[in-house]
Amino acid sequence: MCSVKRRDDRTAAARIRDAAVELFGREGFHKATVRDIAKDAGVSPALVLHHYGSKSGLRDACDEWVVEEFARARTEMVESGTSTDPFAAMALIQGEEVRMAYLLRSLREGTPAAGRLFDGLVEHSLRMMEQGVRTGELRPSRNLHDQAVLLVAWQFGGLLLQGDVARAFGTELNSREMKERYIRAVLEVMTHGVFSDSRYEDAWNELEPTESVSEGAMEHD
Amino acid sequence: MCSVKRRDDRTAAARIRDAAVELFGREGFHKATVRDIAKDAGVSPALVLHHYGSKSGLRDACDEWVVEEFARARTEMVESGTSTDPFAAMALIQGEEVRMAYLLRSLREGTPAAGRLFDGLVEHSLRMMEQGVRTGELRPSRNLHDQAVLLVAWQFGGLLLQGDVARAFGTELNSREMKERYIRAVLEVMTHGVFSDSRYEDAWNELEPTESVSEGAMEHD
DNA sequence: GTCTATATAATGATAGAC
DNA sequence: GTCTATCATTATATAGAC
Repeated sequence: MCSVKRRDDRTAAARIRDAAVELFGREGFHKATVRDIAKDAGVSPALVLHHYGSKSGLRDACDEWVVEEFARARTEMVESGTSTDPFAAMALIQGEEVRMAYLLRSLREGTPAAGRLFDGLVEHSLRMMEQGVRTGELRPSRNLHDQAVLLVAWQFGGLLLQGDVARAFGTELNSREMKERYIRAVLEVMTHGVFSDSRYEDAWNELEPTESVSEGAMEHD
Repeated sequence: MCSVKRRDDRTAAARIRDAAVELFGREGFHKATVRDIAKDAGVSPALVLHHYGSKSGLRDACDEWVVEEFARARTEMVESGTSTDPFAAMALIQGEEVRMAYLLRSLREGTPAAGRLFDGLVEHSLRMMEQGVRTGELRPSRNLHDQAVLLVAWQFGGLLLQGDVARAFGTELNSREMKERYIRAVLEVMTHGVFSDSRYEDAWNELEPTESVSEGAMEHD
């Protein structure tokens, strides 16, 4: 806003992609127009199509870019110090607000790229949880893979609905109080569960008559 | 498809609304066009706008209708046999596939109506959970209200991401196997939690230095 | 109440100069 | 590579007849 034309190392194509990631994330694919993206990138609408062929092509480029960035962050995390906290996996996608917004929007819109991210995070969480079980920090599960899927879905669900959570809490979105109360609630449930007697344990046994999965069924490619 | 013109008790306005609920839910607000809605309702596009003023007005009418229907179902459930299972609250919004699709789409698109539904379900769940605690089926929580918010968000999150869950499970969406495995995973986490030692209990105590909430803070209107 | 036009506006995409 | 037109399509919304 301070100056229309500012020094920028990025090529026009990169500026367009970055502007698109931000606008797609904030407004959604449909509402974000090629004109708006061009304006934010400081180029003409025609150049957007020239570089990416079509609006759809631009989205594909954004998908690829964001997926790559997340994969890079995940690799870095694994190679550096490793935590076995199943929620630490979420830390790697926090912080980068713009990419995060893009990811959440993609998840809402159900794009293939979001699916790949989801799958990747499940795999990553599963590996960390396996290690957590080995070190004794986590309870062994009858099906660790399914549990990883569930936890990732819940974490993303909480992120997708954070506006509703904030409102129900009566706090500002992303305020310190909201985060604290959310973490407290998560911690409590994840430590104790919510059921107090063996009634649901019985229900469980009824559901699982014969087969016993110990290490997590990995039959999906 | 079997016959273009069929006997139908509903007024044209009602047919339009029903068609809109279905199309908004299936395609989203943007992608579902007035023309398509009119076609499905068996009327002209102009009549749609005549009755509801604008496409937005039509959405408002759909919101009101769907919210009303869910409220009615919830009231019926409370007045009949009452379960204290915190997940039984979700049962009342299952089954009605079309309205459910509309609700999930509204949640994805972040409409105010979805927010009202969310809040209503939190209140309802909280009441059931309070009863569950009294009867001893549920563990007492340090903040039952926040826990209710979390559980509703997670349940909705799982619903929102059921496509990803099915894929990660390697099952068909809505297949019997998928539902069973999902329920098993939920039951396990909700019964035992996932953490095995007191490390996170300590983290909890650090987070909560002085205040102690026992019955759930209800400071939100 | 319901229809057949039609107005109006916005959008993705193209052509062709520089 | 980048721009200025411009096209073609599609959308919501309106006017006015029946």
